Amino acid sequence: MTEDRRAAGWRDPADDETLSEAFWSVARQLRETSKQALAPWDVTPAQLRALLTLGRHGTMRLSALSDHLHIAPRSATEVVDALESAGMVLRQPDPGDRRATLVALTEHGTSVLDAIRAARGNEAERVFARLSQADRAQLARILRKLRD
Amino acid sequence: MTEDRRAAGWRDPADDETLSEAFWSVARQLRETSKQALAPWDVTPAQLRALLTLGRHGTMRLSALSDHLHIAPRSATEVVDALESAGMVLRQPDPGDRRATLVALTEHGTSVLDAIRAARGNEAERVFARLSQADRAQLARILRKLRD
DNA sequence: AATCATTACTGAGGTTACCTCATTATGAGG
DNA sequence: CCTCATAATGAGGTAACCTCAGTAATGATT
Repeated sequence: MTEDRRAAGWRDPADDETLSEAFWSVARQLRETSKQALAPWDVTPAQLRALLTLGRHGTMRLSALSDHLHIAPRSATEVVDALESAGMVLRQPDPGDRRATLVALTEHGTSVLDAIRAARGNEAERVFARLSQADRAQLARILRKLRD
Repeated sequence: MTEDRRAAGWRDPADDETLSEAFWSVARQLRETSKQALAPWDVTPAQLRALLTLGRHGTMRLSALSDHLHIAPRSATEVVDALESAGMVLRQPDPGDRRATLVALTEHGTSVLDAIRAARGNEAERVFARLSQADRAQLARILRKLRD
């Protein structure tokens, strides 16, 4: 686990990196990878996050979606706008509260989501798949700690 | 209320999380924390990264800075523009190559950097400081792996 | 010395993914 | 019924990136 340090050796040795720098470096890479992987479907990473959430939890209010995504309601509106104009989700009035709108996956949205999953289009996850099982577990544990 | 929950880092227990989601969640938190901590100095996180790099490695070409920051040269131009107009860095011609410009910290830049460090303004790092030494080492190791 | 590709930076313009604030419509409690 | 809270959205903004094209200087080749 330490021997790749001298083998690869492409990293600037004078660059004593802080954790946040390393973190952002990975973040950038992740975004890039996932953006490219999603290009065939014309779906951005943020949109995929929304699709995944809808796929996992089903139709929900826009505000519920924004909670799941940890973004402001106004930002969820934007994501939904994009997905709706691409025909992947549908806005419906909430029968129980006429202020609210329900966001539902359309057939097309479902099939795009399936296609992305089938093509392992969620490349961001694949980046993590390169880690050993143990490392993934460690990372998950540490990230959870950081978030609290 | 929605915003309080988000601010408090509230987590949906039903949200079975993938690694990339956890990762982005931490990323968002990191950015927010660090943005707020830097507000008193009118310095953005990206600008701080540049200041830190200059502080660590001294005067360098703009392209060298962009290498250190892992961003496109054009993006470094922007960061330097902002720092220069705030009087924190200075552009100088490179005596050895008249195409190049050297970017140097000014006195003001140095003192702002010192002040930020003194006030532990680099809150992003403090987020990581909450981890145990062992966890930080694990994280650093795993991030390094991810980046290759 | 003249040409030509290459390099260092920057102007122009774009994108993503967020944000806040104000507004409109609706709902709920006194 | 009146007020206050809530759901979504219009308007407008930001940070931090990007690409592509252009200019100036350099270095290598004729």
